[in-house]
Formats: sequence, structure tokens, C-alpha cells
Amino acid sequence: VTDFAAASGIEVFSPVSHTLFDPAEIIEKFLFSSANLKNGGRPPLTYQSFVATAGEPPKPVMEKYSELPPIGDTGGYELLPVPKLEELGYGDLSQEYIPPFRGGETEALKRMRESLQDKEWVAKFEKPKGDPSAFLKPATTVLSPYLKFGCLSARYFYHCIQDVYRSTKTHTKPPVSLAGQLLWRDFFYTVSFGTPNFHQMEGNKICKQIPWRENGELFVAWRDGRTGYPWIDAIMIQLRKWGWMHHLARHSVACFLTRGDLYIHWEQGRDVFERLLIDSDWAINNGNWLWLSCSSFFYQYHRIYSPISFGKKYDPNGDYIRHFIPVLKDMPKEYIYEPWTAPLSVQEKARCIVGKDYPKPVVDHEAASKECRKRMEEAYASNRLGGNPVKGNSSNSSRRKFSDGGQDVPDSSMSKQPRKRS
DNA sequence: ACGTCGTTGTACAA
DNA sequence: TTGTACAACGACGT
Repeated sequence: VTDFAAASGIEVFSPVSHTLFDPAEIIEKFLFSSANLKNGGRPPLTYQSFVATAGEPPKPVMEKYSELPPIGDTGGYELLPVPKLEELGYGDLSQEYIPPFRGGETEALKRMRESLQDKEWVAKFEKPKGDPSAFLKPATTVLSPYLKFGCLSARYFYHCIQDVYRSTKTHTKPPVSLAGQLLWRDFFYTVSFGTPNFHQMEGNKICKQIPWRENGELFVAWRDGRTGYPWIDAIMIQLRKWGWMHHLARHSVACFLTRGDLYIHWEQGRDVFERLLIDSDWAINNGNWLWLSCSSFFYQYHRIYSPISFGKKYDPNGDYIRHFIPVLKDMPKEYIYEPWTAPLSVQEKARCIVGKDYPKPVVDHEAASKECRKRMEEAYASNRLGGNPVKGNSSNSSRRKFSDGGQDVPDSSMSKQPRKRS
């Protein structure tokens, strides 16, 4: 677009303002950090090294906007109206269920202020401790869609959080703190910017090469919330209806689809999230799928979320499941996470016959997860044998590409390539 | 070359 | 609530 505009005499102004930091600058700084003189321009691949390199984010350029900035010289091209939903390919979605979130900057600022008002909550925020089954009042801010669409400035949000911290005695710290969540966002932007083919397994140097299984039937069951595991299905139905689920709920279903149970390619799950999430973000979505599938960033593939016990520990009564899967609403809590174990008389009384009103489980979690662990072990072993020279042996060929500005520099048509501030 | 440490597993014991 | 086995990865920094 930039090239086209330049060739057509259209003025282009691209400040870095969507993220806290300029990803290109972070990569540059990391290159010269003492321990990494020979890293070849690779972005920092751990959160810690990212935070250490990044330091404190710059202040927002402005805190108040009295009007939209003027549109520059369009070089004689006419301005088109904002496209309609149908033109964006969303005409087929029915409107029978209205999701609880509203768009826009006014809504974003209101939502942010409501969250930040509870200073103790902000100061004590710890991401892994949230309750993924909370849906009446979500355990997080749900500001991600507003950040994604530019309704809320990440820097403004960050500095408002810092203001709250200044007014409290103690506060949590990155990576778990609320401010730490914004740093995670920048972490994924930076790695995605500096990694060719970040959004796929093939040709992605930081991604484990894993022979995922093709299985259309299992994939569709997962996508449509028909796996027979109520916890998994409720999450996928919430995704379809709300376009949003709690972070740990996303973990549950992503693990289930990939290394935990179905052993299906993370790119397939990524596509579903990309399409249905109201906060879907190229860098963050791909980054988290790489993470959860143990393809990059995180490698403890024997740590598998249980589709039964994980949800149960937050919501033993199964209220979340009952809300999103009404057919299960009268299933006694003893069986709601495993309805196929309920005696037939119980199923009849609950008016929910497993296999008829609600699906039988598509896989046996015990057996499937065991098989997945084995497959992951094999995949990792073959990666070590040189299937994917992530490190070591072919150091030159794999590293030079980042630094010499050649063909493998991130494709500007794919990544949201930040420009230097002008 | 090697030690440290990593936002978010589970089941079980104490 | 905290600690342990399970079985053991890789980025980073010294």
C-alpha cells in the first residue's frame, strides 16, 4: 500500500502508535545487548529478555483529542465510505444473539475507567489467577478488542495503570500484572515483526516442525462445539456467540485441539479464532497458538489441560456450561463435566440423552492425551536430529537472513511494518 | 559449556 | 494451601 501510494503521489504518514514500543527499535537494541552480539538480529524470544531490552514505554503523544487529524494529500483519489459489514464478508452471521460488547472509543474509555476505578483490583491483578468460567462479570478488563481496533491507545492505558500503581502501597509486577499484559502484547508484536513466516509452521525458524494430523471430522466437532466435552464445547459456543472468551478458556480449547487431544494443526485453530474473536490480532493470535501448541515459546508438552478437571476447579456447579449449553442445564453437577458417565435414568430426568441430545465424547481424553504426549516426544526428537535447525549446526544460514536485509526480511505486505516516527 | 528459570498442568499427599 | 512426582524443553546469560 505504501509503495502504491508513493508511486501515486499520495502522502503517507505512519507513526508508531499502535504498540507501546517500536518493534524494529527493540530488535535493534536486543542485537546490541551484551550477551547477544552474535544473534543476527533475532528478536528477543523470551518475555524477560524482551522486557529487559524494552525498558519503559514512551508517553502517549497526546492525552486529549479535540478532533480527528486532517486527511493529508490523497493525490486526486476520492475518499470512499467505511465498508459495510457485508462487504467485509460478515453478511452471513445471524443477529439473533447480541454479544455483550459494544464498539467505539467512547465505550473503550468508559470500560477502561470502570476497570481502573477499583484500584485494589488493579494493584492485585495476576493473570493466571483469573476465573475463566466467569461470564456475568469477566475476570479481566475485556479491553483487548478496543486495543486491537485502535479504540484505546495502548500507551494511554499503560500510563493510566501506572497512575493507579502510584496511588497504592504495593502492586503486582510483570509478567502477571495488568501492565504486564500490555507488555505481552508488545512482546508478540516484536517477535512477529522480526520472524519471517511467523504465522505458519513452514519456513518459520522459531516453530517446531510437527506432523499434525488431518482429521476434518474432529476439527469440525471442535470448531462447532460438539466434542462431547461440555467445558470445551461451552467455550467454543461462547466464542461463536460473544466473540470473546477468557484467556485460560482459550488455552483449554487450543490445547485440546492441538497437543492435548486431537493433534490437529494449530493453524486450523488459529483460523477459527482469527475469524470469530472480536479481539483477533495477527501477532497475538499466532503467538498464542505457537505457545499453546508447544511449537514455540513454551515446550512443556506433558502439561496438558484436562477438559474435565480444569473447568471444574473454578466452577464446580457448571454454571458456565449450563449458560452456554442449555441442553445440559438440568444435568446434575456430579456429571455435568462428564455427562456420558451419568446413568441413563439421570440423563432421562435431565432430558439430555448423551448420543442424542448432546454428543458422546469424540475422543477418550486419557488415551488421546497419552498418545499426544508420545507423538510430541517423537516430533521433538526428530526436530533435534536436524529436521528443523532452530539452533546449533547451520548457524550461518539460519541467522544471516535477519541481518543482511535480504529476501527474508519480514514481508511488508504481511506484517504491520512500523515506520520510524517522522 | 553449563546453570537458571520460565505468566497460567494434574493428581495426590500432607 | 503448599509441596511433590511426573519427565524434561530451550532461551538466555555467565
